[in-house]
Amino acid sequence: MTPPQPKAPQDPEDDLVALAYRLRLACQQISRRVRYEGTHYLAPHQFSVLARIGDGPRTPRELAEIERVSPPSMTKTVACLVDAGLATRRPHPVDGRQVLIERTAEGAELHGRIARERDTWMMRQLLELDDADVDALRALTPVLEQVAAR
Amino acid sequence: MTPPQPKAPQDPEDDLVALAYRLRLACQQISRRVRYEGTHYLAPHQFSVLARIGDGPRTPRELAEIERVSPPSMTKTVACLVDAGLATRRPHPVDGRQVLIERTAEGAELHGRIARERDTWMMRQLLELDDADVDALRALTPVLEQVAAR
DNA sequence: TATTGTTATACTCTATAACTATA
DNA sequence: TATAGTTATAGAGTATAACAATA
Repeated sequence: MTPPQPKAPQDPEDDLVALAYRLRLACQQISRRVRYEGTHYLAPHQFSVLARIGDGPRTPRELAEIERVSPPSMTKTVACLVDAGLATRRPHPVDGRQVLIERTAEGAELHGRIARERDTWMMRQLLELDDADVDALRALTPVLEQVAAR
Repeated sequence: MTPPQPKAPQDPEDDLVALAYRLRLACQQISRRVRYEGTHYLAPHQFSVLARIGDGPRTPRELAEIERVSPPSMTKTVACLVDAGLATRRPHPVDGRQVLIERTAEGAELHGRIARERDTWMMRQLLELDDADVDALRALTPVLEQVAAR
């Protein structure tokens, strides 16, 4: 791995650059590893939409913006989920142009199963740590969530 | 988001399940956000290979296994990098069947530029935090790295 | 006239199977 | 005979452009 070009040996900013680098890589590696758990059930982008419509119904356009893909791509992804019985289309109550995508009970069940597999992996890792480290992680997770919310 | 099915209200394991869930999601969201930085230069899988051969030359087969793609896919990805002048092919010194993929100076430069953009984003987030939180993160990053190494 | 969603079409990344060269 | 790498071909996922329906 290429270290992030230190600017001056004792510059306190370097410490922060190094921390940013290591923290970024650790998050990316954990995320990547987690993704392998439960991936065989569903393609990542389909899982992502399935998770999103768990909050409530969304229009294809909203989903395309959230997932940062084009509307035609989202049309296809939604069609896959609908064909698989994991989501349904419903007409918008006031705007005839729009469609609402909802999660079916089957979709919720599958989402839960995949999420549980990922949580299980993560929990196995936590169980390997010292209690003090787990406590520290517990205290720090809100900070990570704050960073993640940007 | 679906919370991870609590088993019993006061079970201390629930706490750990909840922590696993929140930590997993935070890492995934940070990783996802970081990925948007510098992505326009290179496709994610190409960047990933470019980073990997920064450690030293690798054969296509090794790269395919590390990236968990098929050998033909890696052949194409490597061909793209070579065509772009970011990597080169070199015959294996002792095994005439194998090829070594090396990063060029241009490849190293581009990798450094993308990595720097991602680090910059992460550092901007750190600068928004309280000093105490940064110190806590500094103490905890090795723990996250330990988890990431599984 | 603007917006939502879809269809048409093409490009990229992926995989499996088959082929070539070397061990 | 087994292995490394590539080529051939096909299947997803993505994008832009064009179209239909509705506001």
